[in-house]
Amino acid sequence: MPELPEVETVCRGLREILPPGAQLSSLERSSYKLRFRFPARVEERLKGQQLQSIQRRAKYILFKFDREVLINHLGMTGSWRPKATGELTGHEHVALQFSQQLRLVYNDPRRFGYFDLVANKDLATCRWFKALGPEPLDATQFDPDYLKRRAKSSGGSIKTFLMNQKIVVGVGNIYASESLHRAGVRPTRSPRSLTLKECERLVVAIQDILQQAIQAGGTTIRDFVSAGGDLGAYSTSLTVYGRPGQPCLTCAKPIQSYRLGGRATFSCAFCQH
DNA sequence: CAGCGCCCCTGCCCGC
DNA sequence: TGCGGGCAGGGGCGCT
Repeated sequence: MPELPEVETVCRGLREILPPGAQLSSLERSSYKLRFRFPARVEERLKGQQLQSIQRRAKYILFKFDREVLINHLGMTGSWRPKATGELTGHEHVALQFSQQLRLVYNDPRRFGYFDLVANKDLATCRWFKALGPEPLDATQFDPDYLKRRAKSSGGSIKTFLMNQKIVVGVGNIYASESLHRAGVRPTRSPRSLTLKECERLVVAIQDILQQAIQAGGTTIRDFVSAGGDLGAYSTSLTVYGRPGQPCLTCAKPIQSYRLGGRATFSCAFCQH
């Protein structure tokens, strides 16, 4: 489900629901294991702490409390919705209770999502964060020179390269295909072969597309919902993803689909070189 | 050791 | 209408 625009959309929705300074009164969870073991003694450690902020880093949601950060990755099908009362049912796995009426429930049918809890000071060096690449929307860190430098020494395909969170964070399977199409670069190209000009076009394409997708509240293919219950409207702006055989919106030739690194990939043989 | 499959899950859609 | 196979927005891990 969630790439950078979807996680950003969830964070914005959560901020609208949770007032600053909300105090965690209890944490409830299902007996199911998510992708990884749930961190030990979470409720005991977090109970009574005030929520300072909700932030996004890469595809992670960060619930920053007084002393510790609750880290949540949505996997493929994770979502957060307010649900004031009632038992956890179905695929609901975690509930954060703040006040009588303020309770957020984490739902995740495939259970690829996960949680961790780290001390504030250890966030940058924790196992999830230490190797992450730059944020694509941070122009001071993610620019054509950076991309060219990293691409120069990388094998594989440019699409897999863009989806590698050590190179740049937040780009997943949908936006990788979309960005490569916008930039006119074939997904199968070796990163080594990219010119600086192509890196420039890729950086611009990635930044434009992610920004537009955030504006649209993300992309919903099947599951994605924001914390407010809205579907992502960027689905209607997709140019290649999920459009095999349909005409390219630039040249009208049929969009090709194939697998690259085990993932569905979409491109135009005429527009992308 | 970079890079590639496999696999963790459930649900849905498609073809037979 | 029922059912098996394939596939899904992520990414850690084990193997080569």
